[in-house]
Amino acid sequence: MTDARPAAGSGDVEPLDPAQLGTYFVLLEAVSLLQHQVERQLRTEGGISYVQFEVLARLAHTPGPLTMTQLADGVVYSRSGLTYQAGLLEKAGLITRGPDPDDDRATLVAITQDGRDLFHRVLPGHVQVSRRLLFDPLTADDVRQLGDIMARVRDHMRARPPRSATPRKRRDAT
Amino acid sequence: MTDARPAAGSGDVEPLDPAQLGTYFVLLEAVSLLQHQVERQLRTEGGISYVQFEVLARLAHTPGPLTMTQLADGVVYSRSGLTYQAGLLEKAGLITRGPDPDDDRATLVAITQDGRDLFHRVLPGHVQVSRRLLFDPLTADDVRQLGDIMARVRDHMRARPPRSATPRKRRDAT
DNA sequence: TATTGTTATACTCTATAACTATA
DNA sequence: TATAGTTATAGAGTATAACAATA
Repeated sequence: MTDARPAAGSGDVEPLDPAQLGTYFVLLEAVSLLQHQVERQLRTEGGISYVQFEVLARLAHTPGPLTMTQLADGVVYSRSGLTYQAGLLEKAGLITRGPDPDDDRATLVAITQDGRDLFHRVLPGHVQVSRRLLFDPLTADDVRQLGDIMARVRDHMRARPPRSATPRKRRDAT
Repeated sequence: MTDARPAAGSGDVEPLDPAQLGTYFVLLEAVSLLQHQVERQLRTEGGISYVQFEVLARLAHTPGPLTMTQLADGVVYSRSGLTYQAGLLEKAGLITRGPDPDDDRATLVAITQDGRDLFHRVLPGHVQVSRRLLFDPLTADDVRQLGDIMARVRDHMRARPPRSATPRKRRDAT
């Protein structure tokens, strides 16, 4: 709750039709419920947040190490936010950070054996929660359709440039 | 990153099949991207967070006022978290809190005209963002299916008791 | 005794801007 | 000049537990 300026050029926008509106709200609501439970499970069983789980998952499923920027874009994070999380994970011994031989500016992040162990220790409970909450009420067909639909949405959104780096200069935003 | 106990009774869990796993991750990823953009729009145009928007939306679409607990359950929040948010919204003049004639313990929350105004001022931009990011790549059929699927998931999750109140006593969780 | 709501507290997370170093 | 990453900072959000009042 900060300023509240007049809505930037939103004079006449076609409203969403009822189907769209309903879909929109139920999607966010359901995912919110899911996220809460997932967070709880990860915290309880592994002492990590979902973001940290995501970082570990990404590193565990990648042949080699990743740079901070690659990781930040993947996880949808600001770079400084990832630096913070990477600091925690490194301190916990779950990842390591080292120099990139190809680019002296970059930092390569790799998962440690402890990181892999934790990931695999937490995964079954994670799977259980998602199955119980998300997949139980769905048919195999639903799952396919849902995956297909969200993949298209994801690709559509990813088509726009990521925002891991803050724009250097902002054009005068009058 | 706190304790990290042994995973509670997760010895052998059937893994998710590839379709499920893919659906799961792409769902969370896409929604995460969407949430980020929505947050940004609401913050920029209305100076409110998505949670605050949700509270206003709920109150705007309800005939009468709601109690704090009803609101907390709807928004998937802890009660103390809602108290905090309600404090902000009240200070901003967007809602009011008053006694409940039927139950002297309860607090009734109502939206003010300023609250309605803000809600409707922010809504068009909100609709624009969700259309551009979520609905553009989808057919009308996709939207129906997605809504139908997520409604089933939501109802399934809502069937379990909400956790707005912290359980008083926890049974010895050996 | 259970429930509603608030408060106090402590902590996690996140983004912004400034900065260093390399390309 | 642009990019990779870190740091400092400052604020927002969240949950837990303890508490008071009512059912």
